[in-house]
Order: sequence, then C-alpha cells, then structure tokens
Amino acid sequence: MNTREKIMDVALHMFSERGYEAVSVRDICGEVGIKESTLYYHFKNKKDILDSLVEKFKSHIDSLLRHVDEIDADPDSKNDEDKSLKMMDSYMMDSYLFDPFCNLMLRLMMIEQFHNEEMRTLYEKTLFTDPYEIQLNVFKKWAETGAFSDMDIEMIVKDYHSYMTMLTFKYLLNGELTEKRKKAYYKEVHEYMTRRFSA
Amino acid sequence: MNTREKIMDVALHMFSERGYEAVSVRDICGEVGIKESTLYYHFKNKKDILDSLVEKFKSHIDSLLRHVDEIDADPDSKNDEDKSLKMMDSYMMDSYLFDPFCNLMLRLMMIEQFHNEEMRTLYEKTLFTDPYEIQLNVFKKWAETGAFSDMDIEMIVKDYHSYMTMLTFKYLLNGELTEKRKKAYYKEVHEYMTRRFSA
DNA sequence: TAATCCCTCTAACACTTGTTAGAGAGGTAT
DNA sequence: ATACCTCTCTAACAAGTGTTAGAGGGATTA
Repeated sequence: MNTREKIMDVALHMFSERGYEAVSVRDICGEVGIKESTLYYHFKNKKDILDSLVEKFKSHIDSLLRHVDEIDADPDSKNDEDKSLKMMDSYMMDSYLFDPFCNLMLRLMMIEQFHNEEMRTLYEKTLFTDPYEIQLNVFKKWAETGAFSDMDIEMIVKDYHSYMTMLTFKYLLNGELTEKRKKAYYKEVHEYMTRRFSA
Repeated sequence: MNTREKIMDVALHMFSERGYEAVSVRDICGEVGIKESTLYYHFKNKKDILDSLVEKFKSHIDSLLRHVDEIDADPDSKNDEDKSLKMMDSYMMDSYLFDPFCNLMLRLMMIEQFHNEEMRTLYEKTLFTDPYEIQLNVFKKWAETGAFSDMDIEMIVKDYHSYMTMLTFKYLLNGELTEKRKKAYYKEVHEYMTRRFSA
C-alpha cells in the first residue's frame, strides 16, 4: 500500500466514524505518519480525498453490478433457481455488505447524506434502489420455474427486500463490523430463507 | 420560546444535519442571534447542549412509552384489535416518527452512533428494540381474538417490524422530512396493511 | 557528472475553534 | 435608594483548522 492508498484508507476509517468535517487533515496525517504538506502532494485538498473515495466506490459497485449480471446470465445457475438466490446472497455479503471498504463507505454515506446531495443520491441508490432491482431480477427468474404465481412475486420481493434492508441497518451499519455481528446477520437471513422458501 | 430553548432548537437542526463536531458554537449563536458568551450563560459547554437534547429526548420517549401502555390497556380498543393496531400506528407516526423533535433526534443518533456509545445504545433501543416490543404486544393482543394461530405470530410481527423499519429509513430518515415523503411513507404502510391484514 | 523526477520535509500563513473574565442594563426585593 | 438577581454584551485567550512556499534527498535518465 503506497502513501496515497494509506491516506485514503486512514481517511475512510476516520470519516466513516466521525464524519468528514469532524476529521482534520492533521488527524489523518498523524495516523498515516506523514506531514501535512506530504498529503497535499497526493491530494489537491481535503475534499479531494473524499471525492477520490467516492470515485473508488462508484467504480467498485459498477464492476459489482456487471458481475451480478453475469451470474444472472450463467446457464449453470438456471437449473436451480434456489441456488441462484443463495449465490446472489452470499456474493452480496462477501463483496458488498461485509467488504471492509464498501461497508465503511455505506456508513460514511449514512452520515453525509443529510447535508450532501451527491452522497444522498448514492446512498439511496446503493442501499435501496439497486438491491431491490437485483433481488427482483433473481426472483423473476426463479418465478419462471413456476415456483410462485405471477401475482405474488412483487410482494414477495418487497417483503424479502425490506427484511434484508432492516437486517443490514441493524447488524452491519451499527457499531463496529465484528464477526459476531456478521454471524448474527447471517443467522437471521438464514432463518428468514428457510421459513419462507424451504417449507 | 426563551433563549435556552432557541439554542437547543437551532443546535438540534444543525447537529442533525452536519453532526455534532462539525457545528461550531459560533454557527449556533449566529443563527440564534446572540453572542457566544450568552450561550455559555445557559450551557456549561458545547457538550452540555447535546446532553440536554438527549435528556429531553429520553423523557419524551418515556412518556410516549407510558402512553402506549395506556392505549394498550384501554378497554375500548379491546373490542376491535384491528383498530388498536391502526391507533398504535398513527400514534407512532404523529408523536414519534413525524414529530419534528423526535425525527431530528433520530437523525442525530444515526450520525453519532458510530463514535458515541451512549448514542448507539439509544439508537438501537429507539429504532429497533422498543418498536419491536410495542408491535409484538399489539399483535399478541390481536392474536387473543383468534385472528392468527399462535405459531405464526412471532413471524408476522418480525415481517411487519422489518417492513416498517425499512420504510422509516427510506422515507423518514433520508433527505428533508417533507409532506411528500410523509405521504409516500404512509401510502406504503397502508398498502402493506391491506395486503397483509384485510384480505 | 549533471539534470530530472518523485516524494518528503520544515516552517509558516490567516482563519476558526471552544471558552472565559468582566462590565453593563433592566427588573425585583429590601 | 440600595442591593441583588437575571440576562446579555465586549473583548480577548490559547489551541486547532486548511493550506502553501520552498528546500532537500534519493533514484532514474541524459
């Protein structure tokens, strides 16, 4: 990890805990172990650090969405749509909700969305709009196997989506992201899945 | 509204938008229209403003919880448990989620919970633990009329609770609390209720 | 060897931060 | 009239804020 990456890493940890404005350039430099002028060699100003983090996050979720489409189109998963849902779930956990970078970015967006419109747009997209759309696609494909009547599907997805969203806020965007919290989250997801789709 | 109340009001608006640390004493005083030394006549220090807001919120929800217990024990509502649920819902909206003071406090807790343990405890209690308990009580009483089998009830409440929680985050703790957002929230609550409990 | 590039440093700038000492103005009680 | 209480002000403090000019050192190229 070079200096620029170190700065971004430390800044994200601090921003996501105390908020962008509350963290000083000196705080970041002290933790990284550099002088302030060195930071200004790598970044135009303080805001530039935040912007770079947002850009990194955007490209991260872009590639994530592309990858989801590929799983969606994978002929192997078409045989067993139940398995496809599980794949999507565990992929979303590992490379999004549990991913240290993404998780901290979600926290940062949660804090900043109240006074930063760009952050709010991203927050709504990545926590509500995109997940719902992805989930709807998976369920639609699952429905093609005749698992549900067409009338039910939108309601089933809405229920599923709100359950997952609530669990995300309760366990993953609250306190430190410990193994204990991840397990508690996973346990409740698993219980919901068996209760709803395995009986 | 006296000076002390004005200070608390302005501080809450600013804290809940930008976070406690990011707001300066001078910002607050400028908006209230007083000098900094006047603020220090009413409050020991900056932290004291935050603490006073938290105390006010705590006593607010205490009286709210007592009032909910009274509705619960009201013999009039026992006749029609469906009505009781609707009463509870609209009471919770008007004097909690839609209430300007409570709504801003929830936003503030959302921001501060990441680095303030007292805030995190309050956040978990007021957004997850307490609402679930209240809802469970209402549904249990409703169940006594034989509306559901006992086995279902916990799952029904869990589903209901996560749906309401998700809608709260999506519409009420995101952007400014406009009439439009309130209506969108209410509409989705209503749709869920008819879909689940009126067929 | 000399010139160039990349990265880090020292040192300082103008401004903002939380906080306080002390004075004054208006009202109420003695 | 005198004393006191409640509230607000002016003015300043030490420390922390984001940011910049300019020097130096090590590696790479000419």
